[in-house]
Amino acid sequence: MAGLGCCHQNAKTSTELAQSVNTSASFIRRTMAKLSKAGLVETATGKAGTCWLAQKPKQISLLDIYHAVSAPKAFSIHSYPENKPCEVSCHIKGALDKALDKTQRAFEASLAKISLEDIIADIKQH
Amino acid sequence: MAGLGCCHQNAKTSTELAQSVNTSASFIRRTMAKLSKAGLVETATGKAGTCWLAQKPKQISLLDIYHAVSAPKAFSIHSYPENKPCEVSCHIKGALDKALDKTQRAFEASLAKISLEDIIADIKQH
DNA sequence: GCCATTTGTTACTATTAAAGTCTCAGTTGT
DNA sequence: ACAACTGAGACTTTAATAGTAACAAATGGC
Repeated sequence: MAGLGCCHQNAKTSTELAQSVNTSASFIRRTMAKLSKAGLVETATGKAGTCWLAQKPKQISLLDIYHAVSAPKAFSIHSYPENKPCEVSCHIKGALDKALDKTQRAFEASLAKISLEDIIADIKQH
Repeated sequence: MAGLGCCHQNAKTSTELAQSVNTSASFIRRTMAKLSKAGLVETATGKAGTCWLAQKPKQISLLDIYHAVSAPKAFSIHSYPENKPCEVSCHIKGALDKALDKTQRAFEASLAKISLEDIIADIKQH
């Protein structure tokens, strides 16, 4: 994402983006497909196909990206059969879900406050 | 943890705790060993060995537990060789580290506000 | 129109982290 | 002495993540 909003020309192929962060072009394409569905980037197919930001960096928050790529929750709680005679076993999941919802919200609120522009500014400052 | 602070008798064997949350006694013992090193629980070896809370539930926060079990960061950023001519490749990790430190702190602050007592109260309310 | 190049998508494989299983030494109540 | 725990380590299993590969569809350049 930062690669798209930052460099000299701001449209990139999946191969170029993959090289810059040392991953595979396929992974980039899968990720871009998600970002594209979320309306954060746009893509062009065909020869000279590229990706570019669909919005101004200032308008894209890390929370937008987090949601778009459907990253895992900060915490998750596994399911298991309840041990009936034990009240802890039966209700712990609900209690933790409730508590950790708060934490998840704090986490997301923090991401929402950081925009792609902030990240780019920090990169350029070097 | 909630199992220790909640039920009728509040000292439990690893097997009992494992059954209540449907996991293995070995996993419980490995986890209890970490909690014990962090001073959150105490254990007794030998016949009739058990685990119990080392502090009042009110004094134990979810953050204490999170740190004790050394759970993974809410987010992590992988390392990779830098692509020298690209300023994004070279500086993105630093920029993201900085931004996500904020998020990690928000996350931990939220955990710090929830005590084991809160969780237990929520369980007992049912 | 034809070809080269790139995205979009899927299937399959490799890697890694997390938890499960097993085993045994050390401790301690009975 | 014995039984029943914890503590700890080796090894195995499982699930999530990313890599690899293959191919259809799109499109610019010739």
